[in-house]
Amino acid sequence: MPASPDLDLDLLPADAGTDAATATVLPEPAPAAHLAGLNPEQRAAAEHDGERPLLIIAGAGSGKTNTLAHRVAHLVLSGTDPRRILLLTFSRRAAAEMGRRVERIVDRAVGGSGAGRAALQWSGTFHAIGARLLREYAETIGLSPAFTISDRGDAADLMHMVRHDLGLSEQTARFPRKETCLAIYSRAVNTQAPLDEVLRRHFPRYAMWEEALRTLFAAYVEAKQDQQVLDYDDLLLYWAQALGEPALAADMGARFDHVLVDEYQDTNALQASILLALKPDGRGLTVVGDDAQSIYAFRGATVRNILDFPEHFSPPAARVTLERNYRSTQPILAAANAVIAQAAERYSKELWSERASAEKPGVVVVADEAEQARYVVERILERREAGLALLSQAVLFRAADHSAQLEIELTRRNIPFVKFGGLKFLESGHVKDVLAMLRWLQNPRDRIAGFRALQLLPGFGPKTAGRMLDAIAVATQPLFALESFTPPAAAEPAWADLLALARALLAPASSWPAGFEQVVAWYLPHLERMHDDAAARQADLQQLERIAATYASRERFLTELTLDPPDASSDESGVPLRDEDYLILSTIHSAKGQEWKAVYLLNAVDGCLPSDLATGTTEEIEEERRLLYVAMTRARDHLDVVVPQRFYVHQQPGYGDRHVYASRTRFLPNRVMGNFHSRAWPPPPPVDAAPARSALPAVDLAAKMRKMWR
DNA sequence: TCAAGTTATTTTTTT
DNA sequence: AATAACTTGA
Repeated sequence: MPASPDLDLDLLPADAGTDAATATVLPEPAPAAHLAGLNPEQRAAAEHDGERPLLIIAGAGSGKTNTLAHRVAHLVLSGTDPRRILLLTFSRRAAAEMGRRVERIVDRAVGGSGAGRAALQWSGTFHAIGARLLREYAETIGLSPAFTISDRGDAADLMHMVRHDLGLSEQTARFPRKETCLAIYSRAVNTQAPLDEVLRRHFPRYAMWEEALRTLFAAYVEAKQDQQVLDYDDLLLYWAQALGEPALAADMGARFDHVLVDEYQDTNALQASILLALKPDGRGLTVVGDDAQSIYAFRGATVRNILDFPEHFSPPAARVTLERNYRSTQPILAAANAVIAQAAERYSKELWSERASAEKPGVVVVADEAEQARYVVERILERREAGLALLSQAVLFRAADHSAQLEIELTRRNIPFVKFGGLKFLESGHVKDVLAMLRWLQNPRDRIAGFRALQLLPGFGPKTAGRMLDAIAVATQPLFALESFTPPAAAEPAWADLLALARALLAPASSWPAGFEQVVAWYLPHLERMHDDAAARQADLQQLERIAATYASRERFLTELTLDPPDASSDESGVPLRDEDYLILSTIHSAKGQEWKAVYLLNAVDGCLPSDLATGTTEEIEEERRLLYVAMTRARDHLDVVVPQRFYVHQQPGYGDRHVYASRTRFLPNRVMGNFHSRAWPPPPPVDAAPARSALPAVDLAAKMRKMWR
């Protein structure tokens, strides 16, 4: 690696990177066959030697995944041991997709021998890789190798328990709820910021609780350690702390010749510290991202990670910018560029495309959400008639519940769909109930699971459940403790059923997934007692049963579900088969990295996008703008932005539903509207279309009403 | 004393 | 819709 004469070039805004990258590529020999499909910038990224760290600024649709996959494949084909490549992705889906692509490229290059199969053993999210490494190094860092990972709900329940034990529940003023406590804790951990600063900046209304929260968090950390439980944040935190030990850092870092990170704009301070500890000199380090697509600041991500990356190293990281978009038509791109050009901060690149089209993206004004659902369904069917499969169309929205009306309409019209994001499947009460019982019977000393499971019995409240769990904690055999426990009189009938279930599942001979069915059978009467909509909830349990049956054992099911939960739900007709055609509904967040030929964006209205809940600070509003940009750039050929004018507001203080009028999102001001084809739907009817009513008989309704009370 | 029922409050996006 | 604070009832 020669000392870098282009150092100051690299410190310029990223557009300088294109020149630098192009320049390095110009006097180039014939490329390797497996890289022949790449453009010069992409090839430069794929072939970069790795002596110097590499930053790839990759605009939406610029072939980012493809480039990264080619880089990995190129490394493997140039002799790097695939087991010594670490690929950190943002989601499990992205990791799987990357794995498939690398495999395909490698296989094609070596003549389809299946050699690609061996590629990428270390590919996954920061959290998943962290979990794997921590388990491996558990002994060294004083963790039990059998630690369990608690999901958000479990973590919140534990927080609740600790809070209760500390007596913080009996405060005069309002203490933050358990989810909020966890959110505050999580933010402090992930941004590595002091508590008072986190409170001041993001939770000002709870600033008065700083001391109490500090005590709570200390107790929460102890409780997790007592139970050998790690939450999501711990997977990063323990990993980062382990890397703080130079010997461990050297050992872990030496396992990997190359570390590649996708979606780097959405990583947080903790993740950046992990990366820099693994590869302090940046050798073999590649990060890919797009500052214009940073949409996870709410979870502690900071765009500074990607902006500051080059200067972390000496010499600074090489930079390649991908600005050519292969995805969208030129009019769609022009509209997206116009939207992002309004951003307060200037972004470094302007995407361009050679895909000409006469069709501008549409902005469609409809009366309300019901009309919006009808419009979208009409258009989807129209396009399917024209040969566009449902699978190449998607409906995107800001928040998961925005699609409720559409889901009803789709079900009514028998259109199959799968919904991504915001999924409450594992978070819905009934699913959590069943899983709690299953987990408790798997490990009767699991207080969180037991606490929830026991309170399903009528007559069992927090106190009785606590006493039961105390009895199990000191017993040699959990089953003995259960059998010798005297429940409150009110719980007698339910208690016998529970004992029968416990005997069946605590037995060594308990089989899988039969055990799951037994728990559901036990639960159904309780479900019906507690919920009016038992039938719908039972359908969820059947789906969970199908999922459970795909796991080899109860242990595997319970441990793997936390890090690898099912990430999609569908209408009650069940999960569509793999070869069936179905429509995708997705939150914008979950749509990251994906593309469809036709995209429909719902509720492009102030209050929904930007969300009313995210208009507190300029940064929040800017992030919402980038969300719109991300949504728009998912579209290849057709883009419809729908603007319902009226919203029905439910469950407002006072009686009855009101409606409010909404206006087009502030991110589509008049000066960008030239990039759109704006229209109303349905088209206004002809004026002379007064319906003829004279044929109907007259009815005195008023008289009927009066008669009702006499 | 504890469970169950009632009322007010909160409500996004995800590993 | 779910949670937390509060009230009632056994």
